[in-house]
Amino acid sequence: MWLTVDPRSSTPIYQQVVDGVKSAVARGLLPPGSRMPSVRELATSMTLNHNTVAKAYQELERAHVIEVLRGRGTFVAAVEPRVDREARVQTLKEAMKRLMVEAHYIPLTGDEILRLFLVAAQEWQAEQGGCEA
Amino acid sequence: MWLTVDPRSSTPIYQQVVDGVKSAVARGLLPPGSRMPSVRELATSMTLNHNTVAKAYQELERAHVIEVLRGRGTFVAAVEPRVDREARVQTLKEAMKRLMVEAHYIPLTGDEILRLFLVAAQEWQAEQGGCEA
DNA sequence: CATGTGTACCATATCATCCAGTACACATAG
DNA sequence: CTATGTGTACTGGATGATATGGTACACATG
Repeated sequence: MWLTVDPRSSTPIYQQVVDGVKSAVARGLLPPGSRMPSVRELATSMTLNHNTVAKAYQELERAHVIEVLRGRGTFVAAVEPRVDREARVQTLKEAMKRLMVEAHYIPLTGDEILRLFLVAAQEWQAEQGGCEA
Repeated sequence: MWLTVDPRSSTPIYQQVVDGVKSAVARGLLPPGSRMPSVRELATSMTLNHNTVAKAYQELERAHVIEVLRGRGTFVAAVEPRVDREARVQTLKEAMKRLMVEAHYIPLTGDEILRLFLVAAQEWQAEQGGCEA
């Protein structure tokens, strides 16, 4: 399955669903245009409440990861640049700086941080299902 | 001030204090051995409850960012490698991969991600107060 | 029509967070 | 000794997020 949820985790279940779907889509496991399982279907298969899954789907729609067609179902949306691209780049850069703080306490040097980042990028690339971008 | 807290943020106040102190220490604004403001002092200056600040201090002590001396005060600890170093490196790498997912939705190419990371590292370096590591 | 969609409610329970107040054990200065 | 300033440990209460269960509605389709 392309989604796993840990009910004992401190991160909310609906957030785990959001992250899991985002990751699966980014890896090509759920190609654009493909059909998502229905709210109740995913809820019963994961032993969750349909409201919890619905909340995750709503957040995924706000993030333009999926598209909802009333009465028909939800589908994986195509990734396309948005108007707030520059702001999101800035947010990502801030997140990177937060990682620098964490790295400081391991501790890692600047070179080691960069090297680790390259390894992470390489592994991330390898975990892709060999699917086109 | 080396600490700012946004009460309207979704991230808990005590967590913001933890992150703020971590960042300030990593930047050299609070050098190792220097005295931290007391729980009640920081609480009144930030218009917080002393229990909230105390919770942040306890978390910072668990993370070995500060050292607590009963009845004397809290002081900034020296950064030294720990036994769980490898596990923390792994955690950091996982966090980096999560950033790759976010970057996918901007969208950014692999080269752009790396370039942004280098810029973030450079800016982080520049924001250091010119203090020794 | 029946069925399967997403969605909107209601109510309830649990947990984290935050604040307020009080109190205790400790170290230090007077 | 007392007084003060530390961190810490309680209690209690308020608030919000989270998660569940149940019901119901509007929509699209066969």
